[in-house]
Amino acid sequence: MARHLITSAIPYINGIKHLGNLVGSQLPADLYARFQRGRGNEVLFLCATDEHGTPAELAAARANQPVAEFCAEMHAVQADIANRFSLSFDHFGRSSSPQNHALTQHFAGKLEEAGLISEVSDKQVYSNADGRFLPDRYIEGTCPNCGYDKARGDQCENCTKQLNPVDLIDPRSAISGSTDLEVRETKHLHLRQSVLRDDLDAWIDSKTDWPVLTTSIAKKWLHDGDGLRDRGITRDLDWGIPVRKGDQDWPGMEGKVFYVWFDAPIEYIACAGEWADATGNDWERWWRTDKGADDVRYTQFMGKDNVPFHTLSFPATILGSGEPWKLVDYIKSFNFLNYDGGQFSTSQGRGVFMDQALGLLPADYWRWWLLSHAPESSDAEFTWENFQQSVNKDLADVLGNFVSRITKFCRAKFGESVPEAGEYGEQEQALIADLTTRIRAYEGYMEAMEVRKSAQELRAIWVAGNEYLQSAAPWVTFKTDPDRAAAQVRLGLNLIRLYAVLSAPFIPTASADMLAAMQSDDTAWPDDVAAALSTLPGGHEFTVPEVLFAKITDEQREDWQVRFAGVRD
RNA sequence: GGGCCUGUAGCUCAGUUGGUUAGAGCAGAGCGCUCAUAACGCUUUGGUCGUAGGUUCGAGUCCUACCGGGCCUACCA
Repeated sequence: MARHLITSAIPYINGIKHLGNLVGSQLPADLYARFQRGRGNEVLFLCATDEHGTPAELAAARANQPVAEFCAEMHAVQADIANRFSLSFDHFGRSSSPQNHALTQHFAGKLEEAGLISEVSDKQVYSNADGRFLPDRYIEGTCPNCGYDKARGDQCENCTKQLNPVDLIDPRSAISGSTDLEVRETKHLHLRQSVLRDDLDAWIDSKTDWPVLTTSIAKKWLHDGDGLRDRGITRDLDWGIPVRKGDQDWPGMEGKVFYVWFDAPIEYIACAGEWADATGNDWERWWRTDKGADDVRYTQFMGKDNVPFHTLSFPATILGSGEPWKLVDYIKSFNFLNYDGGQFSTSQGRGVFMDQALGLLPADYWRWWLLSHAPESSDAEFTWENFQQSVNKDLADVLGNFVSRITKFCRAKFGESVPEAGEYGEQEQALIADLTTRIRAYEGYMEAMEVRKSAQELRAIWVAGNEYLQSAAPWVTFKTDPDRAAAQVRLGLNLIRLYAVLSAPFIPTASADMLAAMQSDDTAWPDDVAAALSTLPGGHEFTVPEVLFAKITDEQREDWQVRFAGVRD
């Protein structure tokens, strides 16, 4: 039995995520996790909230809450929404956990021992009014290049020129508007990634099967300019993991915390520790190659904006530690999903957010659309028309109606139990052969994480059921050869169970409903399709399910288009 | 400025190492069926593959330039 460690990029804590965030990491990761479990493999699927950093502090301040309290609440909110989206994490952790504190400090200590940490003195802008150092982009002012008066300290959004905060004319704090700013000297730890460049380069080179999106971003950072640069891994903030060398103090670093991008990936490991502490399981057999993780296949899912940290910084941390931690085997990265002609935006409240989506329709609708339109080769676009059309056709007409027509026909002609008479004949064998080919193709796409192609193949499998019914026409054979009709209907009912098993990674709730209607708990993967289609024997009772997927009406669609045209409050 | 990705039917997308008449789903048209959520099935109309050159016996596929869209560019995460 294969063992799969699967992680989704951990969502930031400062708000509820939108559908673009969802489709880029958590959702495809869940698809893969469910598929691997469905095939009988051992899976540990982890996710967490990413809780440190300036935006979290500011969001908490806006909400008038202590940051720890704010994060605890938002974690609960995100966990609830994830659950309602049927995201099947084995554990949904927190990067602020004690486990992550200890492990992050441990890694820093090991990196220091290995000579991979340097102390660098930086000059940084301090806001007296805010009582804090300001990251470059939290300083606003007039662009020296184009005169735009809301240019940020890192870049002018108007003319796209790269800036330094000191370049700005009349700089002010983006938080308070205060102009009482000064440049202060501050010391920070840097991770000497440059030392590990050749190792990282060779490692990336060996990953010939990774998506181009993943490797090209890594290559760019490895070879751009002078090559991979060292990176600051500490910040002057209150909220975060205190800088320590293992369990020892770090002289000169008092009052500083680790940079969020240093501790966030480490949470992938710490999260397994949280899971183990909560369940009594052993986490090291998933993460330590000296303690049983040798045969683990580790797959990460993320949006393209996260790629540098997962291909370079985090591997540098692991390699640099000199300890036998599991390195990622495959990185599946995604482009972005746009919303109706523009970008989804958390900060601007543009688009559809996860909680809102669930207020409109059950998760399966969103799961199906998002996954079947996953932004794999380029950015993709969400429009309400496309969503309505795809969901109505695929889920309501092709799959839902299939379930309806066969169960209702059976109830009318044979009652609510699987008809016993008749045998499968040539037509049925042909269907089995066709389905076998398609299911093997589906498995191949799912193994390769070809998300869109998987969805296409699954849909084709559903269509095959309708084609069969149409040509078998039990409503005709029933009149002349009831036994033949009985066998045809028996096959049709068995198809429902088969579809439930195959479709579960995409639409878990509907799949469970289908199984419940068939009164079956047999979720065995159909390695042998013929056998799978004989699972429900003659005489087995079932119920006619409610409509699986109600159609989205034009009125609903129009209403939603209007409601979601602006920005969120 | 630099790097990477992308531009194929009205829409969303496939097109493997260059190889005969460029594919699928949706939408449109016609026919069939009547078990079903006016659902299903069959057939079918749509494309000088962003533009212009080039390499080649042969290019959607390789090269160059240009045009359009997107992302990244290291202190948001």
